[in-house]
Amino acid sequence: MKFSRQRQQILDYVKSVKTHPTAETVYKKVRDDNPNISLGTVYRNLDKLSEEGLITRIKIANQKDRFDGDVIPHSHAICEKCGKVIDIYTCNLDSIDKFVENNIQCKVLSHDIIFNVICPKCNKDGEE
Amino acid sequence: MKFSRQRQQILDYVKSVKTHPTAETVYKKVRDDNPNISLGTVYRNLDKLSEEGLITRIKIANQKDRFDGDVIPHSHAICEKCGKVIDIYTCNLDSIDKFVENNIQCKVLSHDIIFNVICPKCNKDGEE
DNA sequence: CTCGATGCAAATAATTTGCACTGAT
DNA sequence: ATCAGTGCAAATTATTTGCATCGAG
Repeated sequence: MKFSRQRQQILDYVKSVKTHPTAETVYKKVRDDNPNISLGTVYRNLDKLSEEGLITRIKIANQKDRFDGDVIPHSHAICEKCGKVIDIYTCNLDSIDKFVENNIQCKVLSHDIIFNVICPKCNKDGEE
Repeated sequence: MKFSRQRQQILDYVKSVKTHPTAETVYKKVRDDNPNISLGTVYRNLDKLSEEGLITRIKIANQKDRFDGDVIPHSHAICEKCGKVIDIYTCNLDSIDKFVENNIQCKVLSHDIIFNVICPKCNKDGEE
């Protein structure tokens, strides 16, 4: 894979943050360094980089896709109040895939799971 | 809630099938009985009926939403080859919500999980 | 040098919305 | 009679694509 200046900037940015940015956010941030970059290029690169396994795409139903520089397998929770995405590393769901395989006689390739939560901060705010 | 002719037709159709139709499919089917119904009305009613808990919305990342007349809590698998949606009734994930609550100190409201599978039929076809 | 990558703008896909009218309660 | 619901068309949102040009290997 060629590493154009744009591709490198996009990869560096996604790898440098823990905020799970959307394509639009990546675009705005990379534009600080490279004002000529186009949104189409950002989309094409985020596609390519996640296909190649250098970053992870987080697909959340009815929301913009987000991207994660962390490629270690893990799940995500999203706060329904503030929208923050929270990493969940310790929840191993492999056994559930096995269960489903036996249950519906299907080969399970993967699963997409998102936990809809209220984060500690928003929970506290709600109590006031 | 008022039950207009359109709302009743949409509800009846979704309740009558096990195919997890999209809004567009519902629109096409209901139009057989009521050629004047509009797509906007179908979207508005599917929204309303799922908010009211009379039907279930199935949110699949990067795909059209689907709707399920079955309101008993259950999960779904989607075949990556033929796109068929398969119901999974016996897989209880409540304990996982509890696990996540303890793990990230969040209140877990719900989760959205989709299993990406190859269904038995497509698996067989692939072997030929 | 070559072909994959880019910038730009237009296109697409799914869904939502404004508005005047209609019909269920 | 009222106001939620409707049909229609235009708007919106997120993303993708065509095309001429550019630049990394």
